[in-house]
Amino acid sequence: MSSKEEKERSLNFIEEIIEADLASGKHDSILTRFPPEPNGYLHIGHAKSICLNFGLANKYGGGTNLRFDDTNPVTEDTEYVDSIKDDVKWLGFNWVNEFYASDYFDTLYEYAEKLINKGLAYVDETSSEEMAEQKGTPTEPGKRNKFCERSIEDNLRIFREMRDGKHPEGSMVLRAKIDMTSSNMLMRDPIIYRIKFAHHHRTGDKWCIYPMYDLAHGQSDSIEHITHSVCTLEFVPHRELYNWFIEKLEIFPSKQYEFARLNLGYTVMSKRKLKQLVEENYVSGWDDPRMPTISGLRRRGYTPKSIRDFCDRIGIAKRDNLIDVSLLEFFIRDHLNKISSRVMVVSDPLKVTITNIPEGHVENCEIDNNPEDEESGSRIVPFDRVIYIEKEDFMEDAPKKYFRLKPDGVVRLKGAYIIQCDEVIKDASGEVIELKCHYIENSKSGQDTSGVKCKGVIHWVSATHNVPVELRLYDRLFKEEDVNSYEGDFKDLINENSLQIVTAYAEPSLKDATLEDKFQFMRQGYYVLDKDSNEDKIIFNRTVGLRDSWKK
RNA sequence: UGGCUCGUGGUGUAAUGGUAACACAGAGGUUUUUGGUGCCUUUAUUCAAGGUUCGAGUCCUUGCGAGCCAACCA
Repeated sequence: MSSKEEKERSLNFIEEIIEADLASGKHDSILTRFPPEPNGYLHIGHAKSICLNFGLANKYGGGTNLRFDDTNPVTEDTEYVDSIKDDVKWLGFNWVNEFYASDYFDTLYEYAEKLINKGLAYVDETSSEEMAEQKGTPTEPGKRNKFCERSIEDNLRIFREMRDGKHPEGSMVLRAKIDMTSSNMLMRDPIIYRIKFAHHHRTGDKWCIYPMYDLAHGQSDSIEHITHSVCTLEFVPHRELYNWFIEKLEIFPSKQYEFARLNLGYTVMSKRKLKQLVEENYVSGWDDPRMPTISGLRRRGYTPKSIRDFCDRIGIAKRDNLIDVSLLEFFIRDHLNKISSRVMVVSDPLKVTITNIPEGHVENCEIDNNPEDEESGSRIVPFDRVIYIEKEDFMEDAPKKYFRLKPDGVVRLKGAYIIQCDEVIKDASGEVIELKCHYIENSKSGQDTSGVKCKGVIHWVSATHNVPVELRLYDRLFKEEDVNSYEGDFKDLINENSLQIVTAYAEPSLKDATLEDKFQFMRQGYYVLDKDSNEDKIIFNRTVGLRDSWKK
């Protein structure tokens, strides 16, 4: 996007708030944070949040902290920490600090004692079932139990015993003392510390009590002096609590703002569901090219720029949304069109013998790598007597508008000659198995003086000088666009045919492709070299097909 | 039958009381040695009903609809 366009683009509601805060002198600079929990891989919904948080900081001259929200040791793991860092970097963003909520466990513990000392927190020994019952429902107020009357001294003593491992898991919790009749369920004396005898990926076995999200997140924001703490809409009811803790603890007043999370058609955007797809082997892993994860999109052949452009386009608002996949596809086509080399690959071969080329004769054809990029140069593609073309590029009974090859018809072989079809050879079942053609003299690409007019141009590959490759063709993971609103098990909607593997024949230049190299297979689509490739087998993932406006 | 958030083309996002704009998708045309790309054209009485106003997508009232909230998850 040009800076002019950026200037003209209207502000989203968070930018408006920031500009007002800067203008009023409330803040001199801003600090945001991206706060993933390391319990899964990042997906494109996180990309939206990353682009927002880092984008805001870039735009207004502030910074962004990467902070791992690691307060639940039983679900979290360093594998996820590493993948998250890789993904954020790959997307093109740099954080000013790498922090962990667990860095603040000591402070958070002190905050809890402070609340106890202010008479604003108490140890509750009620069972979780009973506690749920006492909590009431959205339409009925909750009730306090006897434990809330405990003295400050007793609360302090028992809370310390909890910390020291004197009480078994699940036997008691620390709750904030707020309002059991609040219409906001989160204000009904929320649990803020629980006992977990679990090994933490960073603090090891130092703690056996861990703070809950509401005590940890806002306080971490405050400790870091985050000015604008941006999260998704499901945290709206938490804002009241967020502000309550900051007020009662008398600490730096970070402010929380909420925007609508990204929903994309034909996929799911919940870590729980994505994890299920991985663990139950519906996909090959978190980076399966069908997954909406950053690593999956990367392996699929998406570029960081295409994802950033997409996130920029979908905007930031508070309304629930379901983005059309075609928008994502538009941005990757847009980028790949400009940067990828064109190559020829035949995936469903039909043998064509060009009868007026002598056997053993090989002609080198020079073909531009990318008509969209003058700097991209050219390459040599060998052309000889026997070639393969795509089966669908020949039709015996072709409609008038079909301008590829037909009996007695002509077609241009991209970068080579015009050929004319003389004979159609079929097998016993009547299927076309070979074409005999002749090439038109003086019709070579770039030096055509033949005067022969032909509208069609097709891709081809030499039958002797080619390299077999495996193509992995992906389709959408789910059969329904709106997976979220399906009432039953989301797995019912899985598209069983989301992966198709075919063998294809590529021009020789593809032998030199390396990991993540991106190509346009002419007239077919964009492909990327997959990491499963080895010396014996070259594997390409189809990123996305080319637009196809041809209809019979 | 509580509270909160939100309703603008098929999908998103704008319009900050003054001609409903932009992108994607769809349709049509044009260019093209990729049926790709590019270029052009085209698609809305803003959830409903009242009200305020010279003027309402925007403000007010009342409905209606959607999402979220009752984990020792984040």
